[in-house]
Amino acid sequence: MYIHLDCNNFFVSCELVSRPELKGTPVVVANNNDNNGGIILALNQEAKAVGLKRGNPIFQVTKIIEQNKVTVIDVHHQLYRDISHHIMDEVRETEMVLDFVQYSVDEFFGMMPDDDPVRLREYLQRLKDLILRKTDIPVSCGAGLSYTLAKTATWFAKHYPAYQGICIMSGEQREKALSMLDIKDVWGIGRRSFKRLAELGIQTALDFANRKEAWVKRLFGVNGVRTWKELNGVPAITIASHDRQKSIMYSRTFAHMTSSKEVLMRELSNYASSAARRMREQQSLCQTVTLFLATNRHRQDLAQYSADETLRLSAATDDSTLIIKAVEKLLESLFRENYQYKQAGVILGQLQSNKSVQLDLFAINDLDEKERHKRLMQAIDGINKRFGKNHIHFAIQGSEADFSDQPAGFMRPKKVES
DNA sequence: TCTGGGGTCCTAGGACCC
DNA sequence: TCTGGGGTCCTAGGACCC
Repeated sequence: MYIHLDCNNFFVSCELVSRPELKGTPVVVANNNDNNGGIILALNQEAKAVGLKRGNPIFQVTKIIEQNKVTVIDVHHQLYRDISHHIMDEVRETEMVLDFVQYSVDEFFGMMPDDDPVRLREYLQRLKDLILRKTDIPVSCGAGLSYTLAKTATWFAKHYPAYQGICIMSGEQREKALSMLDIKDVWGIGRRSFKRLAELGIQTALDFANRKEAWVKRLFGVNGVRTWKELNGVPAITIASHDRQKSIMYSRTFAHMTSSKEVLMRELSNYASSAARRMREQQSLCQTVTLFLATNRHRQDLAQYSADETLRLSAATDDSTLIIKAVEKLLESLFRENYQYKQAGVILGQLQSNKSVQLDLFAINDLDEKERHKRLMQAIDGINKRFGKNHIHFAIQGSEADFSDQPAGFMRPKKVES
C-alpha cells in the first residue's frame, strides 16, 4: 500500500508553534500584511468557520476579520522551510517509512508492505504521533493502492472528522470513495480539465475512472491517463526525489510600485543574492539566470508591461558576483521607462551538482581565480550564518535599511530578529 | 504536372501541483 | 490604497541535421 502524510494548515500550524496561545482562535497567514495588501495564503479551521477562504484579498474581508477577531500573521517562508526540514529529518531518522519521498514542503509519500487495515492504522497513528510530539505539527494521513489513491484517502481523513486524521482506502472501498469524490478534488485535475469534464458530464472521480483509456488519452493526454490508471488502483506516477531542485526562484510583489531602474536593480540584486545562497546550501550550480518584470495587472488604468529573459552562462556557477552581473545585464535589456513596476524576480535554472563541473573553455586558465571566488562565497556565507542574514553583502544590494527580508516593500527598516 | 522522409534539440507556453 | 511565491512536467512548433 502507498501511504501519504500531509500537514494540517501547514503555514498556520508553523506559526502556532511559537504562539500557542492563539490555538483555538481564528488565525490566517497573509503576505504583505503590514501594508494592508496581500491575500490569505493559509488559514486554520476556526478561520474557515467564519467564512474566510484561501486566496481572499485582505482588503475584501477586513470586516470579517475585525468582527471575528481573526489574527492575521505575516508569512515567513524560511520558517516553514526550516520546520519542513525538521519534520522530514525526524521521519527519515525513524526509518519507519519505506521508499520515503518528499513531495512538497508539507507532505510526503511512502510504502507499506502490508495491506492489513488494522496494522496500517496503527502504523500511521505512530507516525502521526511522532511528528506531533517532535515538531508540534498535526498531520493527516492516508493509504491506498497508488499515490493518487493514498492522497485521496488523506483528503477523506481531512474532510471527515470521524476518521480522526487517518483513512485507509482498501481495494473494496475504492469505488464507493471515488463515487463520493468530486472530480475537481482529484489530484491531477486542475481548473481547465475540470471545466472540460463538467461539459462532458463527468462529475465524480468514479465517472472519470470508468471511462475507456483511449477516451482519456485523446482528451487529456498522457497525464490524464496516469491519473486515470492511478484512480483505478494501477500505480502510474513516479515522484521525483525532492532533494535537489532544478530551479530556484526568488520573486516579490512590491508593496509600492516603482519606475526606477536603480530601485529595481537593488531589489533584484538582493533576490539574486538570496537565491544564490540557497543554491550553495544545496550544493548546486546554475547554468542559466532568468529575470522577469511586471506591472500591476490589476490596475487597468495603468500601462501594462511584462517581460522575461534568460541568460545562459558560459559555465555553471554559484558565484553571487557573476549572478548579480547577469541580472544587471538582463535588467538593462528588459527595463522600459515610464512603467510602474509591481513585481520582479530572479530564477536560477538548469541547476546541477557542484561535484562535477563543466569548465568554461575560455576560463580554463583561471582556476586560481575560480578558487578565490569560491573562498569568497564561503566566507560570505559563513559570516552571514554567524552574524545574521545580509550582515555582509554586495554594495549594489543597498544599505542595510533597504533590505526587505520579509515580503516586499521598498525602504522598509530591516526587522531585527534576536 | 511534379518539390521527401526521417531525425534531434530547443524553447515558449500551458497545465498542473503546493 | 490593497490581489502570492514557489515548483514540475508535457507538448507543439521551429530550427537544424542528413
